[in-house]
Amino acid sequence: MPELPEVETVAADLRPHLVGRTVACCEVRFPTIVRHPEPERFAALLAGRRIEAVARRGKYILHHLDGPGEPTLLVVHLGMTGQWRCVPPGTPEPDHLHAVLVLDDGRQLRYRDPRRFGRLLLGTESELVAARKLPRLGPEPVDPAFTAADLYRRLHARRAPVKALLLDQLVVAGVGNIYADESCFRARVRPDRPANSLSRRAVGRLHEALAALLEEAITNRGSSVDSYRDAWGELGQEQEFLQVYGRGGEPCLRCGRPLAVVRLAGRTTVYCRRCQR
DNA sequence: TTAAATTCCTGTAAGC
DNA sequence: TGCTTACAGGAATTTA
Repeated sequence: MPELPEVETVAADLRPHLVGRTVACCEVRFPTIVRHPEPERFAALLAGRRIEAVARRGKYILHHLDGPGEPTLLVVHLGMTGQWRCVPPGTPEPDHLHAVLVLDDGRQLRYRDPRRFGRLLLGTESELVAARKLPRLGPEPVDPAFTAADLYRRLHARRAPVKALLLDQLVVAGVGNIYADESCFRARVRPDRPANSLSRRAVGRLHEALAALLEEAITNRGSSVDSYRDAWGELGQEQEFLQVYGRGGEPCLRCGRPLAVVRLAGRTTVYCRRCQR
């Protein structure tokens, strides 16, 4: 599942290869992947544009394109199984290939997505937000300006389970099921606790755990637990260090008791009943 | 306003 | 072996 560290890895890997390149042409194979504007217009508007910068916001990859005024963005969201890769000319085509951008050096940017939960967008940020194609996002959890006090302000008035709020992109951007479970475990916080029942101290632990975990996962190039691959098709390494995700029923690495599996906010949730209170 | 449920989608694995 | 079924989940949408 591409979450913040996985998306950061893809964006950082692609950046030096894409900045300064021009999109020669774009072919949309599966039109519903393009959510804005109309797929034909999307392809036409991309042709001839130069990529000025590659950034990440939450789970979105943002490609800044040349032009006057507010930057036009090519936005890529990988959903669950999306892959955004840069390949040399002549590379054999995989299945589930939904969009191809040919660059001026002949290489191809390919969007592949078996489950098609991902999407491509093109437009200025204000245009995409106004069209409700790009949601407003909460703060970046790896931004040093995002403090424990900020997280507490966002949690203390809400009754929803703390994990449900960690998954809410408006509360904090970029966290998905893997890092929500892992950060709760590291902070020794029960994921089903109503957020407003957490002390400042507990929220402080959660904030610290989340930031440290995400930085570690970025260093390890993300978690390849399902089909995630980086921009070169390689696996990440963070899955080797996950302590609860995918380990339901197995012994807690801290106390040895079997890890509990529950359904929370529509997601499989794994935690330790003894270590997380 | 908030929270929970529903929907999309297909590869994978379990069960018979 | 081959078929059916359940399950995985990000986020938009719907319902309460």
